[in-house]
Amino acid sequence: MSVGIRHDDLRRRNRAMVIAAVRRAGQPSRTEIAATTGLSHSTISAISSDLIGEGILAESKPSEAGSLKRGRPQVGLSLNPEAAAVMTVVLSLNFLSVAVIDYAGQVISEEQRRLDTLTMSRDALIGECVAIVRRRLEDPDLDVRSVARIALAIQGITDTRARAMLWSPITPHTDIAFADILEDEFGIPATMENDCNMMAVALRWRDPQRYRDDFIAILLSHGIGMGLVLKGQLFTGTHSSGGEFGHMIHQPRGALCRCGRRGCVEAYAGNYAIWRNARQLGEDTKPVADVSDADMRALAAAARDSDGPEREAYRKAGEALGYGLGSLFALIDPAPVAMVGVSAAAFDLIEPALREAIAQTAGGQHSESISFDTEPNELPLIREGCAMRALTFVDQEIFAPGAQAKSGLVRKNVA
Amino acid sequence: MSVGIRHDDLRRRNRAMVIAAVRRAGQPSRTEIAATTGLSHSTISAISSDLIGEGILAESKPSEAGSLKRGRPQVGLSLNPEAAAVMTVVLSLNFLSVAVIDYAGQVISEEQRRLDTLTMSRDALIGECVAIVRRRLEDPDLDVRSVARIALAIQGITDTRARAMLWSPITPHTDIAFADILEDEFGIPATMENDCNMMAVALRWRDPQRYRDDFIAILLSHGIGMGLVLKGQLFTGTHSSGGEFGHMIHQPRGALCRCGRRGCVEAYAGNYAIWRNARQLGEDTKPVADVSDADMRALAAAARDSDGPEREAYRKAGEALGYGLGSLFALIDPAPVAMVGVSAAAFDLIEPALREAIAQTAGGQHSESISFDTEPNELPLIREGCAMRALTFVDQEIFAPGAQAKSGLVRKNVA
DNA sequence: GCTCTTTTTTTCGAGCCTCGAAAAAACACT
DNA sequence: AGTGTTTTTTCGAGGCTCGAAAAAAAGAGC
Repeated sequence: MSVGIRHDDLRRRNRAMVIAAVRRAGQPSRTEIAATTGLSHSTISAISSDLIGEGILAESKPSEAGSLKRGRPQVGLSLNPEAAAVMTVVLSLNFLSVAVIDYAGQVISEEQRRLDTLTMSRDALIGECVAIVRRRLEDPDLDVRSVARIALAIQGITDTRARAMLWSPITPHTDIAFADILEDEFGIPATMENDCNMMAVALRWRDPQRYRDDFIAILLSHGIGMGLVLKGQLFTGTHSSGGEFGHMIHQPRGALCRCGRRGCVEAYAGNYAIWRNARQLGEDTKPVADVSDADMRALAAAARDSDGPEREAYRKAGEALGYGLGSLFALIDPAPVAMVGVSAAAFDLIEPALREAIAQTAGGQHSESISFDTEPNELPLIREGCAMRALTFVDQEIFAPGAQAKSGLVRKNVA
Repeated sequence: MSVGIRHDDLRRRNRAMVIAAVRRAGQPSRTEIAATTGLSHSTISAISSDLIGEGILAESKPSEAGSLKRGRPQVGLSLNPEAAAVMTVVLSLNFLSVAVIDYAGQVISEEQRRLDTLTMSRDALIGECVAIVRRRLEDPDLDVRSVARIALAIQGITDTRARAMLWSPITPHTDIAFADILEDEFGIPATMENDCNMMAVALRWRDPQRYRDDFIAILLSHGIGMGLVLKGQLFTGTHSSGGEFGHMIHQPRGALCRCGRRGCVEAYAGNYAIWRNARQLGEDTKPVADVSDADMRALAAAARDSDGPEREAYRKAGEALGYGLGSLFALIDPAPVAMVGVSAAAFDLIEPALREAIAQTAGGQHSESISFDTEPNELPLIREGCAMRALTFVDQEIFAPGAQAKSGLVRKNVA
């Protein structure tokens, strides 16, 4: 049962609101913040004065030299980069990438590493993650104590509480509580996020115009993933990260999927599926472990070149994605879509069949109004999403804490 | 951008919280309310004193005679039935049903009527609805001015703003703004809801134990509908009522659906589809307009009797529902399901194939843990859901109004 | 029947918070 | 230098919730 609003919640929430407004707008004046939040000037003045005193916000110089307006010039408020830092850890197939990001969102330091995730032991995988985080934390240039939050992202399924990876295609091991492991190791709050959800978060920050309240990010990679934002909120399953678009059933008793089941969308549209169809290997053929990006680009080139099995493979991928989206749209109504990942670069080959399929579905009623955007490179998106997720946490939980947490961390940053 | 919390919002929200607590608990004492809302005893005391003064709540006698506890006995707070009334209008195939319900949720008066919705003109359909509402409002036993809200429910698609029916299988006409029409006619705020969503709302009130945060209500009737509650919230599409489970694609290029497309779940599991398969009419056969409940029961009896085409028809229905649910569960994770409607009485025939299909899907991982409940009679559920929806509106918007609305209606009820 | 104990509810002052109005600040324009 | 404009701060008023204490309303014990 939802809980009443206490008197102290009021300040807490409005503090969070002000911080959020600054993070969104960059350098808003107090007047602007008052306008967007609907709070009075006096309130904003009081809160921002607090926040500046605590070192969370800073006044920035009049910014635009070209402020030819009369009257007292606005003073921009900005996030104090030194107020805190966060760390992002992105774990993908054979690749581990870490970055430290300051409170204003700038990358301070980063490190990347190839590893053989598919064959590593559970402990080795965990060990690599812990080690790379430790190296970044021990970087002499960095004030360790200022790292307030770690966000991990991984391909696969995570739990709703954002504590653990439940299953991932990049490793045979399951149920690894990465968040707890890192928290125990470093004493820094951590969360474990799904990669596609982070893509969606990042898109929302990158282009709030297009990706505002309702949109879909689909990862077209070895597997098919989805991040979904509905009514301005990241959509997750009730127990897991959910949104397993790639494992909706396209064709009952159909092609063999990497997950061991049959007829999933992914079994037609994942890289391995496109590759399998392009090679005319038959739908029962066991999915290959990996197809290199170069191979996929060659496949796309061949498909563009002539109307052979490669083109047909992309057509099948488009059809599966189209019917899948159609079913999804039946549930949530159509929304803008961002196609991310290697195969997004081949979206020209996918789109015709996709649109044709979607037009056969209930969600396709306004199929022409459904717009697609492509972004071939998923990694930067995932990293950005993690960073924003971690920073938002700091904004809300550390700099606008509930009563119980109020004493500790904030004080430290004041000093 | 989400808006800051004003000082006056505080009282408003906490008032709403107290009313909600009373509506949920029935006759809670002030102490109980303090416990569930997390607010202090003083606050609850102040708010409930206000609410009693305004005639919204009433103190009820010590209730349980068997209160053998020491100490000052608790005073139960209950909703004052006379504080307001609401009206529900349920429009289904060939049937119109209206009820007036007091603030405590008891039915005061009702009226039902058969009509030929499929062949009626647009104006006649609207006219019937307006007329039946007028008759109830003019009932001499009823204080008209006390009806504070009308909730309509209809089979089909409504818009998110709950103003209009966009499309419905019960009439060839589309885009009828029932909510606006009734508001203009009677000056009473009205909303237009989807029937299956109201079923879900009702289930939540009926059995909050089982149907709490995440569950699915599926209507197995001539068509297939769904109401979905996720994270305690009714799930709707971004533009429409959404949740068109029946029109997810089960089989690309498959059986002809009532909606004109092919391969929808409904085209295998709707009454007309079961009937069509039982008669071995072929998947291209145009769906019949209606199958009587008696015919469906006869079909089910025949299927139970011998392993003929009837049983196979139910098997196909189960398979379509299973794969559909599997795809849904891939997105939202498994949740308890309530099967409602005539064919829910034949769920024994549907369940085996359904479970088998669901086990083939990603969502079926824990297929044994997915539990089904059946309820053959949808109408009472829909009515109940409408009533609760309307009453909740009164609770929130009228008895705990935002600043702008505060003057009017509340005062009236004070007097 | 009276007092003690227990539990619920109300009362009261303190402490915050937001708000509106007015004042102060900071600049452009003339 | 003075005036006008816009932003920001200040200040007192009014509300709200909270904790502590008081009041109320029983049952328990003698």
